[in-house]
Amino acid sequence: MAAIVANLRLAIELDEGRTADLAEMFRLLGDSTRLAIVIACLDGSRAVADIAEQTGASPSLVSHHLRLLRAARILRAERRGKQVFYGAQDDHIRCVLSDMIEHVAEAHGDVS
Amino acid sequence: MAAIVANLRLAIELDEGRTADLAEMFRLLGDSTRLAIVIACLDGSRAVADIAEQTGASPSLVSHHLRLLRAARILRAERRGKQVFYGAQDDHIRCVLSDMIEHVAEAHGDVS
DNA sequence: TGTACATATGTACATGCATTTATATGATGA
DNA sequence: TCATCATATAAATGCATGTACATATGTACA
Repeated sequence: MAAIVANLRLAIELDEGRTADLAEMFRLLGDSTRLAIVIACLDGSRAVADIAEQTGASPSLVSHHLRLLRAARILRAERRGKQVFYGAQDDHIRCVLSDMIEHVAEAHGDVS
Repeated sequence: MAAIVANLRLAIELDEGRTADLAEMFRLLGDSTRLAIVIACLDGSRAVADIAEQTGASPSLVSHHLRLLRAARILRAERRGKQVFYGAQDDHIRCVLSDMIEHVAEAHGDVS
């Protein structure tokens, strides 16, 4: 991924509003609990209770975060009977995460 | 970018520590002022005063944020005389940003 | 060495926000 | 409709952190 855009020079010009929107997205990913929830939803849809179990957070807290993530269009919801399944809204989120994972891995001195 | 990894299924498994590190990265980008600072440094190195002027934040505040961004290896610093120039640490940050910009653009109903 | 400029650091405060607890809504099956 | 399960919402609280203000460090040049 990174090699594709190696030495890229991004001249990003954003007005205040867009910058705030961008920051809001990152802010939502910037909490461990919420990030774990997002990661749990990346490979297919998961029910709220499953997410709660996997992340170790209470269903109430998970639901609370899911509302924010859905509002930001990071995740999307689909109801099946009593359960509601959450999955990634699109592939941008996956890209963002994989790039950031690479970044952190390099920061830790791991070979990429 | 997105097309390259379309329909990608990322099965990410991260221990708590790694998830916390990832979240910390996103948290740093999740503040409007700090994000504007990062964006200002994406296309080449900029001096602190320049960043302050461009973002409208005080030099002191900019310096505060720069310390965090440098510690997280999001930006790197280089001294030239009295001034210190800050630039992007690597291309992962650029990828992360461009992907997130696309995501937000689509969320706003813009044509990609 | 002394002054001016550029950047960094220390401290304190006020706001934001993640979390918990409790309660409510919605769906299924008897 | 009633009971039960799954999820969602509401209110309260305690901690984290962005910011401002004051001060310190570092660099260059006279």
